[in-house]
Amino acid sequence: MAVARIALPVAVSSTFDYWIPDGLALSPGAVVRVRLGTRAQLGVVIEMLATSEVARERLHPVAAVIPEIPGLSRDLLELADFVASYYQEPIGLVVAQILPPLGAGSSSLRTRDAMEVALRLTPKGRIELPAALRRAPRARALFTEWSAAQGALLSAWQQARLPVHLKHRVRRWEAAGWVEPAMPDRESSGPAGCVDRLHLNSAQQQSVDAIVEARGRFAPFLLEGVTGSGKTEVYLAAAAQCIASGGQVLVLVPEINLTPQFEQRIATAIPGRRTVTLHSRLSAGIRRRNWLLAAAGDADLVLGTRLAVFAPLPRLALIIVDEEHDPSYKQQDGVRYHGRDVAIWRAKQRAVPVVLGSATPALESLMHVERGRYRRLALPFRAVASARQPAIALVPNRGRVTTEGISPELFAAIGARLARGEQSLVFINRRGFAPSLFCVSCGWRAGCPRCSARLVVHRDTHLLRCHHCNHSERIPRACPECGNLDLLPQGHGTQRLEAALATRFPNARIARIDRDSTKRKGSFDAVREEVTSGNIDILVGTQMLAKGHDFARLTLVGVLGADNALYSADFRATERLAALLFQVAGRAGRAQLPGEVIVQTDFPAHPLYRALDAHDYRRFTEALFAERRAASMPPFAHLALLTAQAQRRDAVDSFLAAASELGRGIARGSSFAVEVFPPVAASLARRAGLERGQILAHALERNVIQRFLPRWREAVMTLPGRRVRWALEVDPLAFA
DNA sequence: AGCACGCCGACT
DNA sequence: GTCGGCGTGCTC
Repeated sequence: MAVARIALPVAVSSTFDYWIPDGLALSPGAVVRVRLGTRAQLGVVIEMLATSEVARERLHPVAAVIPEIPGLSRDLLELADFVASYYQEPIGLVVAQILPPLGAGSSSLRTRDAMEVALRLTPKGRIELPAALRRAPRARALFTEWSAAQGALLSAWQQARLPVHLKHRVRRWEAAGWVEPAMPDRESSGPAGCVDRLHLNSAQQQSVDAIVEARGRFAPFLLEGVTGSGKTEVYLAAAAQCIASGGQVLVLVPEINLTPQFEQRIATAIPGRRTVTLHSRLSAGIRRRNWLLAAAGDADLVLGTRLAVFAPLPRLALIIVDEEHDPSYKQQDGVRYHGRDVAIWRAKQRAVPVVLGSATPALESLMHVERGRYRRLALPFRAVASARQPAIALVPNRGRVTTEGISPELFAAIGARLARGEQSLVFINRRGFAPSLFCVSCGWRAGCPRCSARLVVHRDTHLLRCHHCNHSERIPRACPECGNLDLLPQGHGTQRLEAALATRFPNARIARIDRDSTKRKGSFDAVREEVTSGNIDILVGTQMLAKGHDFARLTLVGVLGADNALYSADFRATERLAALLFQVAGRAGRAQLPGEVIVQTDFPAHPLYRALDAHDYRRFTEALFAERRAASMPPFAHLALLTAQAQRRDAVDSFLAAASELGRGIARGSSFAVEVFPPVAASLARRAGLERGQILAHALERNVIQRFLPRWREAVMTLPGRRVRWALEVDPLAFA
């Protein structure tokens, strides 16, 4: 009896076998519907077998093959296999990440059938949401069906097979921003691949040549270019050439916010080519449409966040990872993969060049260059010849008269920019008004009831908010401990800075950018637009501002509160701060106007600030390398982190103690050179009412820890669960 | 992840 | 005496 081995989106590392009914054509990669327990599930055929080890009477049949999407290609199945085994994740969950959204309701037979009804109507051009769907009981299901129907409508729209009244409906969707405007036909939109629209300097041209020369083989490049040196032009020129010779290009960016401006530059530089985006904020219908365009080879360029690394790309010719050092490439929940690292594996698998670009490369990438595994491409100068490196000023806080934490130097510099009609950016990595509320009389501080953290004062909403669990409460009028009325907001956040600047410069137009101010969709773009068109004088914000945005009239960057990272328990904190400072410094004076950077710090002699002052990132990384080597930390070692959480502290502690002991036993017994450390409480020991703890496993060799991890994970799985939720994270970015 | 099975407190 | 709480474990 022919059997299909199927990966299902459940948190079990094994696959499930199903028998194949006569006449059902099936091959590996096919997306199928099967029964699992009591409900229907979508799954992907991993392999075909003549027989199963599972008793025949326990096997169910494969219910159907899903026709809407082509099966996963062989290379995507291999990719899934690699990600599952490297990151110790269940194959079914990895496969679920790779598949496009098939409608959230796909797990239930009833909504699935309903969706098929909606889709079956397409070829006739008579598309309506079935009345039954409109009255679907659950709002979520309705939304799912709605987006599925949208997808169907849109594909018909693109094939110009819609009756007039439905065309109007799609136009309304486009106008309302619910769907992306239909893409131009490739033929109808001008000459393709106009590389010569990009004016490259010689360093850029050399980089492009090196990348293009490497076509057709695995060749990792580290494109190291100071901010403003024109990395994007290199990406675009290389991409244009790869596309011109019939390839597809994958471009990864760290943040959704960065996709629109990138898209625009692509459209200008490579006209007449189809670019599709893939990121989590797209509706299910659009994401599926774009995935299908990539799979069919109709999209020439796929631009997206880390999840786009799983896009199907039959003609893949080049992968680009912009801002490769950015920690957002690491997924922190679910399947915990690193987008950049998966991209490199994929480039190797498909034998294509991969370009990692950054002004502040990750130590891992620098080490690969050092060891000759990556080729370094350098863009040492700013692309606009007249744009000079900004002047750096390090001004102390301590022993100074500051106003709301802003030094006289910074105030004066902002004032000068206002007088000249130039723009300033003040950066502080804390949102809210003040990071804590303090009673001057008894020393009480507002703490989160569910986390071991302080509550943050948000003055605009008159709330105290926990930034870890979102708990919020009204700001108390008096101290709950002693009744004292004198409660002091302590420390500074973006809101407080904004207020202080508004007081000092009442006529200045000030905009604040942080997670609170940009919650609404599109608001970030709106502010960026305002800044570009000169309607903003002072920008206040968090690290959101540091990344990849180019403002021509911005000539001053002020940095507050940077020293905090220097005390952090997180071993990567100073590396991240360095990347951030070099990035924000790069925001100043990008075009014709000279820039200035003012960093308020009490440790001007710290190697990081010295390096910043000298505009020499590599000088700082030399110091970091020495530190990491001495401590045997990445990139000189490989780590895995077992995290656990539970209601009760003792449950966490005893679970982790047992897990740690098991790990040591395995390492000893099989003479793996792996060190398993004793459990420690997480730096945020309690979060959202759950006690947290962790164990670090450490090895000098990647393959050693890789061989150790599956055995450890299996052993830990046998531990009595006792209400402990745990996860194993490979290559963790942070722990403490 | 769901969803059922299973063993302990407030209702007809 | 049941209804139902969610804690635990299985799904080919």
